[in-house]
Amino acid sequence: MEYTVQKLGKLAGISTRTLRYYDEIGILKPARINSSGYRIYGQSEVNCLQQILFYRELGLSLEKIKEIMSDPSFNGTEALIKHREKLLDKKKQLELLIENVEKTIASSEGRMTMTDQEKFEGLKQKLIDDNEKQYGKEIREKYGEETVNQSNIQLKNMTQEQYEEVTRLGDELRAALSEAFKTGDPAGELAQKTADLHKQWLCFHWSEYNKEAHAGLAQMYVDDDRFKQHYDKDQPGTAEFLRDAIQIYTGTKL
Amino acid sequence: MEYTVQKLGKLAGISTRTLRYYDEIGILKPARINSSGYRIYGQSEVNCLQQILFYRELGLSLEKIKEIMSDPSFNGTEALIKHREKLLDKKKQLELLIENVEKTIASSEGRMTMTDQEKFEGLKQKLIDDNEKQYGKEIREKYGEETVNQSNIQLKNMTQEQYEEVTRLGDELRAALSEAFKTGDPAGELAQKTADLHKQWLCFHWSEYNKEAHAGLAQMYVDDDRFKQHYDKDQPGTAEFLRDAIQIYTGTKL
DNA sequence: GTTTGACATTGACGCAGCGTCAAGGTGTAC
DNA sequence: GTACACCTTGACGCTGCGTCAATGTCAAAC
Repeated sequence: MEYTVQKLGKLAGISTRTLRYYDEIGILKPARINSSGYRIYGQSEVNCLQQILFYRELGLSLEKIKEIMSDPSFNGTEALIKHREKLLDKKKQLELLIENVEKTIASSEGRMTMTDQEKFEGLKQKLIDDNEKQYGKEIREKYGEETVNQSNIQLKNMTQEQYEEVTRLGDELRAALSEAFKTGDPAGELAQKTADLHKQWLCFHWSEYNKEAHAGLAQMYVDDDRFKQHYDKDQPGTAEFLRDAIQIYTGTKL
Repeated sequence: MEYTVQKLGKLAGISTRTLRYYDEIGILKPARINSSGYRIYGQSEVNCLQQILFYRELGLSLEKIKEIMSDPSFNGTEALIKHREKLLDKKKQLELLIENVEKTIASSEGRMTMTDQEKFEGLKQKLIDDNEKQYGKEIREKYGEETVNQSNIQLKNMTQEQYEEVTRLGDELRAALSEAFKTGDPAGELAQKTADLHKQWLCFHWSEYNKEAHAGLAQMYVDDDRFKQHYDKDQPGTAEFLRDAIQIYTGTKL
């Protein structure tokens, strides 16, 4: 069976312009040119076009497709088997994305909440490997033991850099709090700097900051025994001190 | 949680350039600009970006995404439900494509054959509806009864125009054959024109034409009872006449 | 025989969606 | 202080075609 541009275009679902372009860049030349200059495609060109479209579907550039297919060691069947695998990967990712959309629907209806990280699941391409194999592992090896990970803080929201920044900020906060406590003055410069650091640290975990919530959290550090024990561990009275400093910082007394 | 360009980029798996571009075309503006001119994104921008990427995944242009999302009647949840459906469609198409690749593998190993039409299954996007609902139905209503459809001719290879052309050619062939038969001369002008028409008709079904095969087919018209009955239906002896004409035309006597 | 209409051809320009420099300001860590 | 990683705004370039425009071809219809 022989095809003109339009016939082949309709068969394959592409435009004649696309076929002209493929001829131009030398990725798919017609079998022959007839006496009137028309492009005539044959059976092998049909098969070649199919391969090209397979690769295109996988997102490869035409340049690379050309390179691959003109490689003398190119093995059609082998390539197809690889295609199949890649397509199965793509299917998995699509299923992830569908799951994501379903979660987002549930979240928009208030039936559940999503971390920012979860919101982009299935939208990133290859990062899934890197993220989970390399990144995820390293992170867990480095920081896996920290108790803060077991708290209600949603660290999954963060990229590695953010994680490092927030832990650094946490260290700074602890040091500043310890020093400030020694001054005994919750209104003093050091204590107010501590309160500011606490706010910064908090902003990593809260989508919206407001003074009332900040002061409320500070009060909870005193009321909730788990928090109180944590802050008072080295220097008893620290939880109250931090609360006072924050109440002064925010200008909010409950 | 607040994000700078790079942090948001890493979260969503896109480049900072992309975020700048989205700002430039007004599809995703940062929540605010800090004192140094840095773009700062907030929670609602994260959600908005997610929506944008959902739409982008479906292949919409940024222009249309902007249009849709800035529409005051835009309903997020409703859009998500539509997203889900489209993604399921996409998944179906992907499964089709995978099936196609598997078939192609089988075909390359000689375990089966594929029509040209089948080779592009799953690569065309929306045509599946149109083709099967409209086109396929009409065709079948028009030509469904023709016995030629039940023969070994792979009509599925053709687009509608090709189908029409080949049936027209078939009509022409039958008429010419009938007239030529009346002359009684297989070497005559009419008979030779008939043989030529037969060749043309044949070229729609064979990927490669050669005289020997043509003559062989002509012989089969006489030897195979099904074909003989078909051609001799109106004028007995037509099958032999056509064979003789073709043998003269091709210069091949078996 | 010519005219119509659907096909084909080769340019050429344009567009989306960024990638990729360049030249410079910012901010924090050692 | 200085190194370094981040941010900014241009500006140019690239891919993969869409979309004219101007022109030639061919089968069918008048």
